[in-house]
Amino acid sequence: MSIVNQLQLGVLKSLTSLQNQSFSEKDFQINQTKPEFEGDYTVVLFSLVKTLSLYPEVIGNQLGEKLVNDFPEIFSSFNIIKGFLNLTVADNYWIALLKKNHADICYGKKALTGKKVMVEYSSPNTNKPLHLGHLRNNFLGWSVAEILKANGQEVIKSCIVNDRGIHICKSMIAWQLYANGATPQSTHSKGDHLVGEYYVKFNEAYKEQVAELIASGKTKEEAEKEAPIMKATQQMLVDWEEGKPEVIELWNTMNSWVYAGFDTTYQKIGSDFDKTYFESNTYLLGKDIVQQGLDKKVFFKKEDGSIWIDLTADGLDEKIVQRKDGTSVYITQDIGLALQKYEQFKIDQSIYVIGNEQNYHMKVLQLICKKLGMPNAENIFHLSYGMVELTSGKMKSREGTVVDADELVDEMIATSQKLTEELGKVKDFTAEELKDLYDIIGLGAMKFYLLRVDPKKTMVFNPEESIDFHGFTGPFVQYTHARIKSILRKELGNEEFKNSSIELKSPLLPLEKEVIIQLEQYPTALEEAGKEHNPSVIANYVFNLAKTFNSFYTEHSIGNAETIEKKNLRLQIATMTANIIKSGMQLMGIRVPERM
RNA sequence: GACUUGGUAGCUCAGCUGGAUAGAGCAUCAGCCUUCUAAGCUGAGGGUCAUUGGUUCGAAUCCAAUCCAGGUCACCA
Repeated sequence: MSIVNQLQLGVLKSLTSLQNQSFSEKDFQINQTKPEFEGDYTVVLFSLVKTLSLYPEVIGNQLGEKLVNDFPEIFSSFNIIKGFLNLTVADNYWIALLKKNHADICYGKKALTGKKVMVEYSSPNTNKPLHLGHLRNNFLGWSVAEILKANGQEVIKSCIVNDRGIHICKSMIAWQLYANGATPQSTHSKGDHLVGEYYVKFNEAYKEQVAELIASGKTKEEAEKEAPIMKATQQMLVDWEEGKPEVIELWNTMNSWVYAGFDTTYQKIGSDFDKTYFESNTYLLGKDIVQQGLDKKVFFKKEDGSIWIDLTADGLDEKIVQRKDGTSVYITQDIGLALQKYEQFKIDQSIYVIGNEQNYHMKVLQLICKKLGMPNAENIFHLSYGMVELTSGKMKSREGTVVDADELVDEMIATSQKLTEELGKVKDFTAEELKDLYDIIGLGAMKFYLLRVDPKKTMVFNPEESIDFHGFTGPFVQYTHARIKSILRKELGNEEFKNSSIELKSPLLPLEKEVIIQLEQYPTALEEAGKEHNPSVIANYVFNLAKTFNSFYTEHSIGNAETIEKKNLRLQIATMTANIIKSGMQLMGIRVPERM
């Protein structure tokens, strides 16, 4: 149990016995004591003043004395300033905590709870390569999955590949028209990039055709409908749904190029999946449900044959679920897949890592599932994250104004190589070790950069400035780890550390204590990150821990500590810090080097 | 227009279940490498927490209104 929880219970118990009435956690507040005051944790007494009609000093004195008396192993002393009761935690409490947990590489992780969740993330379209926004999605999804695992949940990582639909046909048509049979082999390009080029080309051609039609006197709407390239694309979608062999063949070919490209990228960035769904397999499943929905009268058919659901009673609009030509829309297959996931895996929760531009869509999806009486409807959770914007505005694949994922990754790794070479600290590394180190640092910088921000918030990326390697960054944390490891390599063979008993003759120094206090908070941070589905909690925690440790490190020598007891104490602090940094970074998919 | 999310230092972001003098990184300036890795440490300057009003012992945090910005309201996904 965390120190804050123990304190909370202690105050509750003491208050009850002192005042002969019952209290709840909401009647008072516990904070970490501000550095300018003496003490470690603070009970804010103001809210009790009214209910008890006693002066804060009186309540504080009673409470402080009782806590120190009843829990001598936790609290050593207290002081009261205004309405704040500041409690000092006994050094022995911290030392016992260190002794018990410093070598535990699973510190903070929970035992299995039996809860089973699916995290769906990444979900690429096979008409274009991954960009910076997809990276945020991938890192988030992966990290949230790991964080939930650490919180004792069984997690299935899944991915739905959007491999069919009008947008896929756009790339295919443009390739047919303009590519002259170009392949990844013939152009020496990555398959996803090649296909993406033709997606951009489609939109250019489409724009031109529309402009021409408008010039010849058509309205904008007419022009958009009648542009030949769009008509051809729509026909291709119908042909695809009918299984026309040459369309299917082209589709298979181009998709296989894209998959080869994606595999390379996924491997590089460390995305993995336990289950991959293909929309081409799931969209028909949705059609059955549309039929059932019609029978149940949840859906209705319009005169032209299209099928709809009326959500106006819920404050939303009417929503189409099947086109008049019988083809599916996006939401159709989502309904089918939601049910299939539930039936296949018996999951307690289904998490969708999808951008906040789809908030409305996800709301509709959940509502439709509820109306259909599907058992999984309540378990759908949309982990809605903000877009990554450039300083110049939004990224748009259609217009090619995106920060390409592969390029950015390469750039990050190249920068880490350049910096490492400039510092020249690892000259004895083999070529392989160096390559691995550049990956660790470059990817670490990038993942940390994208994960340190609250997922819900839109974030801004400035392509002019490269991602930093100093300060609040992945490499900063990695560096702290490498420095600790360097010390431990030197000292750990030592017998005196193995048979460590830390009988302290002098009190803990402020910086020693500060690090230990933060170490103690890791399980709380982990829990909060899980509850909020928010890796940035971990990023912030791990950065602050590293920062505090660095201050401690420059101020106090570990190897040449004043006494053998101090040395043991500090080695334990260092060991535990390294373990937690490693563990926390791992939850974000960031590796930490032994040396850098 | 309706719904929705946000507005905190020059920039990027924490803090938001109300508590002590609002934090961090970058950038700027000034220091620290014969002692465990300087990708580090110490310090300085930098703020009308969008605005106005309300709630109260106390508001960046809660409530209301206004202004500004993003998103959605597609037979795109």
